[in-house]
Amino acid sequence: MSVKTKTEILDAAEILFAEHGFADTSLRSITSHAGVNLASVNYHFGSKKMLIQEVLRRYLDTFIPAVGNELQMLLQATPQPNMQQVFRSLIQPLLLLNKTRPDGTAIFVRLLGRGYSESQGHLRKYIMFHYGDVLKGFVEAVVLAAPELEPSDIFWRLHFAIGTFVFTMASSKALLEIAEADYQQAEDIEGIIHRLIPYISAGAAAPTVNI
Amino acid sequence: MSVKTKTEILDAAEILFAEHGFADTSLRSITSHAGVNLASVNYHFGSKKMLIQEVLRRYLDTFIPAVGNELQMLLQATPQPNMQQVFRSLIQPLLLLNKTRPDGTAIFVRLLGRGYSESQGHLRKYIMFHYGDVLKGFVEAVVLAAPELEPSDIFWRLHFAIGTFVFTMASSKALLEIAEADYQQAEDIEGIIHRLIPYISAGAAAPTVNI
DNA sequence: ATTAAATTAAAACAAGTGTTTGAAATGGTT
DNA sequence: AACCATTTCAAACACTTGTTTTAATTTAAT
Repeated sequence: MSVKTKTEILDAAEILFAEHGFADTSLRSITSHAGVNLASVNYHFGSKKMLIQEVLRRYLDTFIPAVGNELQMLLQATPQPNMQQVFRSLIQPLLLLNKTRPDGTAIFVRLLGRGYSESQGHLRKYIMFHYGDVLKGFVEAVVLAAPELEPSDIFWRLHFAIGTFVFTMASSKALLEIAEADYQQAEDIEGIIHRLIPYISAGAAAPTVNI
Repeated sequence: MSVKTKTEILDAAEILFAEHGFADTSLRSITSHAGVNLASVNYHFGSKKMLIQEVLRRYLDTFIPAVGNELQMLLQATPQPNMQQVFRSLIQPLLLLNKTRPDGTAIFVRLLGRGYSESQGHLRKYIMFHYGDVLKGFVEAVVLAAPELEPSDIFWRLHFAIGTFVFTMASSKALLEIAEADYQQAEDIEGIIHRLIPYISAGAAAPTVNI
């Protein structure tokens, strides 16, 4: 029965991590929400740090391969895609997470936002190490969409794109509340994603300028 | 002589806050770096929370009015500016901070990034409350640059822009190191800013699409 | 020089953290 | 049923956190 306790911890942890961040979520809060004993976290995961890794890994293991597939399909159908098509290949993998777990998409992107801002580069390295192939494939697709850009431009704009995405998602809850109050139109994570794609695509494909 | 201790605390605090975030910077770390007694933080600022506010206020008090001036000058010279001109009005105010304090620009934008992701909306409200006028002026300028966009589009894209900016700056240290190692070209905060403007401007001015 | 206020200093406080311990309970296997 | 490994549990541990206290010291004004 160890698997039950383990997933109950993971399920409670990911919600709290997404909402309050990693540092501001205590193991006691996690275990009490999960209805398990405090010590079980260290028993099953070894440490809080490894619990965080496991929470992220669960999502990345389904998200990244899905992106890989989408990219492959895109390039097969459209050998020279434009920027918007490249970034659109993220949409289905993101929405897929909603089927894996309730609110999975929102939780994942918020976790990603938290991880990127809190872990001072550790998450970036972790992702690069474990999922580097797919990410390189994504970069190559971006190059196809904007062959006139220099490598350093690509580098920076991709990180700008990550920043836009990750930051928006980390604050998505607050932003959705403001938007709903100010514009009286209910929106959700999927809506934000569809608003993000044109912004990111246009930014990434913007002409370079003489400084 | 209270002012000396006070500014020494602020100077040490802003560097540590920018580097490690607010939650992960202890008062003991701040006071030992500042060479002052632990209790002096509570004596001079009341609490850690109010110290954080004071650190941010020092920068915002010079940054926001400078933006206001730039906007006023821009609109006087160019009543119908384009998006890039609007965002370019942020450059001088940002670089101005480098003259106020060593590395001021980098520290400020990193603080802003930390504050936005860690304070769960408090910083946004604080800024809106104390500097709402200038910010509304900026939004109006964006509307002038893209009158075809709906208000909700403006809202989202401005927050995307903030996200791009703030996240990039929060991770600017790591990104600069990677870029220098991979592309052998030394760069700095000013360089990033000049790379950011085209990206943000193009993203903010992107055509809306049928979802 | 004396006095009162402002500031600094060392120490302790109360609360919260992740982790470890050792015994109790539970599980499946023979 | 008896055994052993796995898992749960309550408690304590060691440590860090922001804050408060109380006394010592410095500063400024009379």
